[in-house]
Amino acid sequence: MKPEKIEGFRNSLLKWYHKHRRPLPWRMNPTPYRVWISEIMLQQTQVKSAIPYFNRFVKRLPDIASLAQAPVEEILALWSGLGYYSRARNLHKAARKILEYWGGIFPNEYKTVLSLPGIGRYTAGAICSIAFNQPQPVVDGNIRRVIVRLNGIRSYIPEKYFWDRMTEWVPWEKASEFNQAMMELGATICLPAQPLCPRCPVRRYCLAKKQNLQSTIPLTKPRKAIVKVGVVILVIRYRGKVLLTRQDDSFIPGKWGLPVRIVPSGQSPEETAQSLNNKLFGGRLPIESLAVLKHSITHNRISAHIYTGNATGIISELLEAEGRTYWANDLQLDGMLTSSLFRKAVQRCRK
DNA sequence: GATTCGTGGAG
DNA sequence: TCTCCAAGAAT
Repeated sequence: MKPEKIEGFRNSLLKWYHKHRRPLPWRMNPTPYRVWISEIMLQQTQVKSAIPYFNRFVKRLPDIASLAQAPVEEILALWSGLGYYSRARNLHKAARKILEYWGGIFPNEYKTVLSLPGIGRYTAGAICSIAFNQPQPVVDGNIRRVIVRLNGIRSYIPEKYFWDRMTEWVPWEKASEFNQAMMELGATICLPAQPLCPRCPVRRYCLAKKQNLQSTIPLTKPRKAIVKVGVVILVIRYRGKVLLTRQDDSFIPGKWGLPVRIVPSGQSPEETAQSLNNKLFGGRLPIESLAVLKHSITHNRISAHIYTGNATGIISELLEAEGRTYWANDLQLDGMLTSSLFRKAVQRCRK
């Protein structure tokens, strides 16, 4: 966009925003604390999903002090169902840090905000602009889509481009409203599919609209093909502990994992389970099919067939002599198992 | 820069 | 049922 057009663009956008913005709960009484909580909840999470969580959260934990002093279990319980649970743990860590270093007053310096756990470039900019009205740029999924359409960009461009545009465009006086307006436009008008161009307040600035390329911009990434994979996972217990093995070249992340084997094409999960049983226990450990879990890791779509069994003393000695296995207790499991698929499998067996 | 982390909405 | 993707951060 040419520099002389930026002012008109801002005015059209802000005027539209004042009239059409959604009355979201964090927009009334936008204290730094409420803006912070909302921005963390909204990371990779749709507004509609976050609303009931936000209301419940701020009702139970209305300020930094109550958040800092609450047990992390309670925070996780309030978060349960939202996903990305490290967000909840980082929220707790950050609250304690704010209480310790700044007496429970939310810091208003960008670099300080950025240093808090769970807060990256986007969220720091969002808090500083929305809560403190500082002219900090923000770039999220909505804004990327709006920018590539406005500028009619039909190729992949570096992330820096978006941040440079927002840095140019964000007004000194009305950063809070401008940033929210850009996101609101992407969320309600400049939709990924079938954007509502006739209702767009800035359509006259839009190159994609001018060239009728709204449906081909943004360029969709050439995603890796989805691969369907069947795996067999063993949950073997002995005296309350669970058998882990070293993960050498599994596509499942982590150094340690549950015994696992991919089901080769043409073989049934049952046969794979038996052959894994043969390898590990000489086929002498009775195992039982428990469940099938669905899970995705990047482009792999996994059907995990869970088998359970109880080891005997002799088998456990045999395995320990081999040195590539470990009996983990419940407390160790979470730390040792990187993959949530494995944690799900163990969790499922507790039921 | 590429991966991983969850869950649900919407077409 | 299947796919894409959502107010990203951490590594």
